[in-house]
Amino acid sequence: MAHDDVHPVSLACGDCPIRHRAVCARCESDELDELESIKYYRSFEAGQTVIWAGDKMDFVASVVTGIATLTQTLEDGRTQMVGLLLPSDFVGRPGRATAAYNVTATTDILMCCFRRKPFEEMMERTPHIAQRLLQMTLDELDAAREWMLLLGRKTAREKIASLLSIVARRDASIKLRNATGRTTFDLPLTREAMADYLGLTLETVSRQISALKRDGVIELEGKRHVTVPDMDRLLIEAGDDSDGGFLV
Amino acid sequence: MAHDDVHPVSLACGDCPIRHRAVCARCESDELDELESIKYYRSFEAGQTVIWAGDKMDFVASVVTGIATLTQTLEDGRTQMVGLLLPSDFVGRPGRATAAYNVTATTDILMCCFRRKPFEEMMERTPHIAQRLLQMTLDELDAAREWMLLLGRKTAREKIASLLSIVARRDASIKLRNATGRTTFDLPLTREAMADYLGLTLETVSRQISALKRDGVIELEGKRHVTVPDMDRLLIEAGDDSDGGFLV
DNA sequence: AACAGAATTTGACTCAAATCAAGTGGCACA
DNA sequence: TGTGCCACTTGATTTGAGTCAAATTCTGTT
Repeated sequence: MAHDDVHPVSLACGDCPIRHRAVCARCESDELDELESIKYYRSFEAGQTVIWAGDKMDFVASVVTGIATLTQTLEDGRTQMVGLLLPSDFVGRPGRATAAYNVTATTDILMCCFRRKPFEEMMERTPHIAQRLLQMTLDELDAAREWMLLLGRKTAREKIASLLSIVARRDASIKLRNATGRTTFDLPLTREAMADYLGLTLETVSRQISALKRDGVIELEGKRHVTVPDMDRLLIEAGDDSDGGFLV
Repeated sequence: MAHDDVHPVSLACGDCPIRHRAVCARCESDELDELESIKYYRSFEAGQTVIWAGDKMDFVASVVTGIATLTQTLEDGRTQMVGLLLPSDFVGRPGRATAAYNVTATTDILMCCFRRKPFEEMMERTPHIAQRLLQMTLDELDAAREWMLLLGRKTAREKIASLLSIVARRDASIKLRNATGRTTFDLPLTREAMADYLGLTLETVSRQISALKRDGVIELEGKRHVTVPDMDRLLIEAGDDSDGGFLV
């Protein structure tokens, strides 16, 4: 069992590309075996719905690769994204039988699922799983609250700049950063998904991206590939001097 | 040790008016003794700041009586409320030394505090505390996400109706409901605090409350005492057919 | 290379909420 | 009984983002 390549935040384990630190850190083989026995993989194509709000959900899961979103809707169709699930993020709630949100794959994704009941039983017996989940949930709560500030008080331009800096920041942690200080990445979301995330319309998203481009804050190749010549400038546009470390 | 009057959601314990179910449910006296030894009370007057974002915070706490708020601000002063703390709600984060938000008393409050370091150590040894905190944090996350939908997609009128129905609902659980189906309660927030919660200006809050009054959705005595003749009507105005059970 | 369909951009116009600016009303305190 | 303050209301006006309606660009397919 390779313990070197433990992923910092996942609950996945065993031969997952991503490992379960909570288990590995104090590894006991029977725990690993048990997690193995209740684990299975599911993959979804871009655009597919993983689960609808209100549906029965008899598993909890960890995103292995790809990007998924959590959304809520009002009856008249207005929709708001309430979470962006990146590799290693956790979905589902121990102790709850039905999904609270729509979960949709925005890229092709692979999820590592654990059958809920046995997972819950295991959590009862294995304290550090609950402790690890608590840390992860508190982080998500912080991210949600940061997002509330964005939704309630930022202008459209600030919202776009915030989203770009979040994507840039998390991409930068994976890709190499150019020596010139320029940052470059691909947007993993359509304009509509961005709008749903930011509480805007897709037209406004498009206009503000155009405006940021016109003003030299970003450069675009095609519709999705973005390069940021000066990250500090973008962070100023985002409106918060904070390190922008939320939501990742 | 009276176990009958256990409060459903608190971590407070011992001779607190509110008891700690996570402990009491599987009560062991040494745990109770230990919680007692790291516990102390603090009270604040309406309007006082409990702690500023960024300040050192060497305790976690549970609200015993009164109402407090969590807020975030942008440099230019725009502020967004990100949490409303009602009796039994938990503040602070195990493992974090500084406050992430401003905590302000909006009414006189009494808080039951636990010194953070010993609390964390106790949490390590007492699994059901972490499990209980996990449940509470997941509930808060759900409430935050419900609020994101409100901030991102609801109209001013819907926002006001949503806030009123939340306050009504949680007040109704304490006070008796009038046999005629009329619900009555006091607003625990100023117009400005409501605005900060809803991502509006205080003028818009005032106008929308006037409009709801004009349309007979609510009645007002003075500025703060509200009666709702028909709760279903208010829920329809709030825009979601859901039971509105969030945030309480 | 041409086409179909989707994603995106852009334009003209509207409208909900913000802003700016007086008000009013209630309450504490002299 | 006044007076000053604060919370709140209301009005006039502006404005940022939404809506509706074409274009345009991109993608994959035949």
